[in-house]
Amino acid sequence: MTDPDGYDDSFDDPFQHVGTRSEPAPAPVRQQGGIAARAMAARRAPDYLTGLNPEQRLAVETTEGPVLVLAGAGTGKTRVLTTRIAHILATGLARPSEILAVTFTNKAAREMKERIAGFVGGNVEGMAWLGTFHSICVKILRKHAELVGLKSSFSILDTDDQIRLIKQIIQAEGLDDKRWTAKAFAGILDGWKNRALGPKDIPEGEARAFANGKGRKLYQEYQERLSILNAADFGDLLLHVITLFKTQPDVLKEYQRRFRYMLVDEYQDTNIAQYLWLRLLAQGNPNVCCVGDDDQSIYGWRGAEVDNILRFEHDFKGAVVIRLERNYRSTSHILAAASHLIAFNEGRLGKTLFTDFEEPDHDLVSVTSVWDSEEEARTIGDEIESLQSRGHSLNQMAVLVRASFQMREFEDRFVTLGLNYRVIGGPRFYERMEIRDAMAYFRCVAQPADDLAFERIVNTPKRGLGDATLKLVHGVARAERIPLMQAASQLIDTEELKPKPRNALKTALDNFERWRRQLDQMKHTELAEIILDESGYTEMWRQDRSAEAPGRLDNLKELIRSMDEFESLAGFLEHISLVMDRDSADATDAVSIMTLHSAKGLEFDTVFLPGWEEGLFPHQRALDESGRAGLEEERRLAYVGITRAKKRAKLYFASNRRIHGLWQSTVPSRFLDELPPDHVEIAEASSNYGGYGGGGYGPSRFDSHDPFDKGSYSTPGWQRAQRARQSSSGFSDGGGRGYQSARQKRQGPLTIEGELVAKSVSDTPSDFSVGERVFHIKFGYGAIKSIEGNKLTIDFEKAGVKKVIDSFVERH
DNA sequence: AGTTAGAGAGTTTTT
DNA sequence: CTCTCTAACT
Repeated sequence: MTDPDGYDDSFDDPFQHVGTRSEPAPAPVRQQGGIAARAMAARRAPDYLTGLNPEQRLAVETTEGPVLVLAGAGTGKTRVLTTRIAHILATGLARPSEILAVTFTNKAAREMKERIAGFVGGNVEGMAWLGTFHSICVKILRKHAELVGLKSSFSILDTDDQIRLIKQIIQAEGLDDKRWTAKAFAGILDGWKNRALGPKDIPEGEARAFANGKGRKLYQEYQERLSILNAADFGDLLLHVITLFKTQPDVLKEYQRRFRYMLVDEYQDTNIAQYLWLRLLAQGNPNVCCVGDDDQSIYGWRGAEVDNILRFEHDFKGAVVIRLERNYRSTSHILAAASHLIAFNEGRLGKTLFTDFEEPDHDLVSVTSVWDSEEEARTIGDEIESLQSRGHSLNQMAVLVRASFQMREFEDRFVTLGLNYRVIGGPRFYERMEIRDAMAYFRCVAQPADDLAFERIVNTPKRGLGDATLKLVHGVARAERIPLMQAASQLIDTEELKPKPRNALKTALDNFERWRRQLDQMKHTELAEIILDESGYTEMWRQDRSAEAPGRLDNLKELIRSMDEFESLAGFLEHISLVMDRDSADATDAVSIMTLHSAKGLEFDTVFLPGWEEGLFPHQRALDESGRAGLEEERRLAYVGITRAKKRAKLYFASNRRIHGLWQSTVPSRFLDELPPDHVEIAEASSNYGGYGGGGYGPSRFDSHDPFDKGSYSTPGWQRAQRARQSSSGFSDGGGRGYQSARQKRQGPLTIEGELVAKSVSDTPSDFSVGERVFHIKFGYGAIKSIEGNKLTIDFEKAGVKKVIDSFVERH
């Protein structure tokens, strides 16, 4: 390997190889092809087929009949999918509009579109049926809405709307909404809809379990409310289409005829409803190609049914199963570690990943023992800086955690070090409060009957319209069976309201009237700005002194910018309810911090995997609630984590971790014992602050490891770990330095601590001056109290007194 | 109607 | 511990 990082030539020639392999791709891929493959290649192979390995090529060329492509991590899954579509188009088997290609996320759909565009040019526009399950369902439903009791203009509830609606229903039933929370019911509802169960279909036991047997009633009420609101939630989008297909055979036939070829990405993530949906379509036409990896099924908890992929051959008669096992991403050590680990799972279809990517100087997978989560963050921070100083790009490094609370410590540490990082995941753009508020304003203008939107912003910003007023409006609306806004306008003509709320309500309604009139007089982006300004919404955030406020204002600007790509406000609203992940094309070099779940599908040269402790990973709750299945899903998560690494996978476990505020000593994860000793090294924590030198976990921990022993609690390794655990907690009771120092540092983990950051502190005097008002991305607004070099002591309005590096604040 | 103290919960996430 | 939500205050 000559180039350590970031070399990605896949953009120059997407046909040459799969994924973003870091080395200049040598010929071996092609040379290794069998005789048959070479014979096939000899026969005037079109450009797009060259460079595929024999299995990939088989998956592309087996166009007729059901095909299951078992694509292991890094084996070129997306490439096969897109090439297959290109192949179908190029050979004239179908026109773009006759191919159904389904993904789970908008991101995946977008990427697929882009890659197909590379093959067939501008023709992607014709791929009308490439999209997420949900967007395709919306498309079908808009056409046939009346057949399932909706109007074509139905609106789509997001999770937030859904919860608020459920809450109203629970209250209307006279139930205690604390004992029976809307959130809990939303979860149960989701489970039912994932299994394609309508109010009548839910098992009696489950119906009884919620709210003293009112589960079914609530479900019915909820669906009734939705139909009055002419709305559908995400689950309904699929369920309505299934109902449509089942009750209208001619409509089903129409789609069966239309879709000559069907492709499903990430098949291991499909739930029962999605499976039924696909089955209905496939009844008329066997050309279904599902691509997935049972070993990467990590969404069982939200309804994904691994069984769908395990049963594929049974469900689709005459199915051909093709395994993609040649990995183009990781070193042989990383693959060996991941493969050995995942082999502990039962009930897999089974694949053996292999690679030619083998060099003597490749790093082993490392396992590092640290004292506590603080040392963990410090060690990883140091290793990142060390790699960076050797010329590695931060973009090629990621910290993958099991649970999001782990992120904080890394953020804190990286802020202290002045290390650029970005957190992936977290609240998505369209889920942010300010975006939802703004959208609610737009919805009120475009859809005057949108009660949920009106409720959301009627008193945001505060305009003196509280519960009392709203109750009156609700009463009128219910009595007259009219939308809230209409009810409100009737109310202000009466004496029911006191002058203050009456005027406030009148002003608000007049505003909406005016904006509605302006709707076709000006550009929708311009109007959007006017709405946010005149409603006082932007002003509200300008007045807000919290650290998030400026970001929220930026987001609002970003929202309006993104509206520009749409024809009209209505067009924008339609799109937005399903797609609202902005592509954060951030050019800066930064380490990524994210959960293992959100790392699926990504790859990095170096991957840091902290927190491999029993109870955290595998997570206790997964074990408690789902038993063996839960453990296996956790193991798949571990597999996903390791296989994200191209060159270096570094695992960590802490002996002590603070959970819910109190310190607990922990036991190394059983997954560590399931790694193959030959490919793993026991590393020392780079910093020795903790007073715990990593002793006790010599390489011997992996001796006489038995891969066929399923109960790893009985392995010698695990028992040694147990003993080590005991001795280390004794150590901490004896006043271990690490424990103490961890405690002290807790008080100001975000501040600069002398020597720890010495290397990132320069002698250049700061150009800030005492007393100046500044803004910090994490702490918000504050005033400078004192300055030493480039270290500033700042009294933050919200966060208190902190020491920070000057480059992390800006004047305000 | 707006502010504040106390309770309660605290994996994982997309549409 | 730390965040969020609700109920009771002012």
